[in-house]
Amino acid sequence: MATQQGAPARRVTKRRAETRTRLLDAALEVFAEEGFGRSTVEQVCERAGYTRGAFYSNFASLDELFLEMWEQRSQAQLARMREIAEAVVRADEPVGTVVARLAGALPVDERWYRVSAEFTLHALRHPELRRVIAAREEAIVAAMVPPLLGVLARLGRVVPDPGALGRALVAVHDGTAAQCALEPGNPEVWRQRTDLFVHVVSAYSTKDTHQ
Amino acid sequence: MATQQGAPARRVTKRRAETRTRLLDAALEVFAEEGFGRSTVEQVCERAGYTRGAFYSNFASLDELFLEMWEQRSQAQLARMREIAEAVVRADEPVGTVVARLAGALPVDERWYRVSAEFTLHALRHPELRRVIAAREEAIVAAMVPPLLGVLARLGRVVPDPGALGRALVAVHDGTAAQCALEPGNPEVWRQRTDLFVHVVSAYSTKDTHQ
DNA sequence: CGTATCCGATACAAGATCGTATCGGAAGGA
DNA sequence: TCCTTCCGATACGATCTTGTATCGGATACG
Repeated sequence: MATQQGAPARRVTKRRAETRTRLLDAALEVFAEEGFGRSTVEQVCERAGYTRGAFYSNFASLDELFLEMWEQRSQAQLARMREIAEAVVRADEPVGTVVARLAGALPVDERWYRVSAEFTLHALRHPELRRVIAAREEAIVAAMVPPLLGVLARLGRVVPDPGALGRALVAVHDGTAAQCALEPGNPEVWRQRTDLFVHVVSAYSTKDTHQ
Repeated sequence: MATQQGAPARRVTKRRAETRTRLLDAALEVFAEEGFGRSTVEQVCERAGYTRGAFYSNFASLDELFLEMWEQRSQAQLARMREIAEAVVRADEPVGTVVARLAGALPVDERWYRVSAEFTLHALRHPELRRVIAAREEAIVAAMVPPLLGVLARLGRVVPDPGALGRALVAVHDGTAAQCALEPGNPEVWRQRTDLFVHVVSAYSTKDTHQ
């Protein structure tokens, strides 16, 4: 992680940092509205209140900006999920409630959904990015499944194949996120999403007879 | 459905029809490789073996071409799904097998996955297209759920909320399709996809005690 | 306060992309 | 075969986008 090789470690001015973050923030908005493919350097700069000079002084290309923005947001989101998971694990409630709380708390910001879905597609076209995506899925599973196992254990349930449960939850999350994004105003869709989570968790765990 | 209003019903020459389909086919490939956002009229024409003149003689814009291409492919895919569903419904096998057969037969062409995912994003940015997407989801549910209900009934299972099951299956399909696309060579992922389908169908149906 | 360094604005050239207007040849009917 | 209609190739101007090179003001530091 430390300092990169090559670049003589230019020390980061306050001004520069501010510029970077404003560009990164603007990028999220622009990409969400226009789609990454149709976005231009100019649009991002305009939204951030800079000109292209600032951009090229900070990033080599839109692709690079996209990657960095995605990684920052992913990490922030993951941190939030960890918090939630750990908070939930401390509570002492029935399976349905726990899972519902967990699912309900999962971030489903439409802007972020759009951008992350687009990034997945982007990664599909750039093989060197696939493992970035895979690593993220693994991180999510690693953050969510252990706490979940804990809660389930306390409720007398065992999960024979935690890995499968993890992947299933990710799939359900992605699939239902699309449905929610398409009908933002419809609470029914959100309820069904939670139900599906509960069903899946139940299906992948069984009553522990050895308890 | 008959003839459109406005356009004086230009009769469609063979040559013209051929040109259209070749453009449509080329579009699928180009969009899959480049992403819709980064695709250009020129690229599509080149791939199809035409120049831009042919394109503008047949379509008003890339958006229009995209919509038409998507609708054609969607319809073809839906027809295939209907066939499969009806074939499966005639068989007489346990739940797991039936669902597995159904899931295994679901088309998960990577090219199509990319393009349809991109179309969903596209629709998200163009509200007038949302109902097109919604209609497709309804059509899929309408095609798949009734036969499934039939099989389940014969096996002594009832589905309290068929609508919820339908949406759940669509979500699972979309979510797992992404995972499969990301790891095309990994059969494990496909197995887990099937498992998830089976689990969901089981979870949304119960033993019929009145039989 | 003076100065060296940094950063982002501006100007510029090259190339891409679009949509239209025009034209010659192909297709189809008498 | 002739002739009318249709279709797609070509040429063109306008606009957009990119990346680089340069410059003046801002910033940090002694």
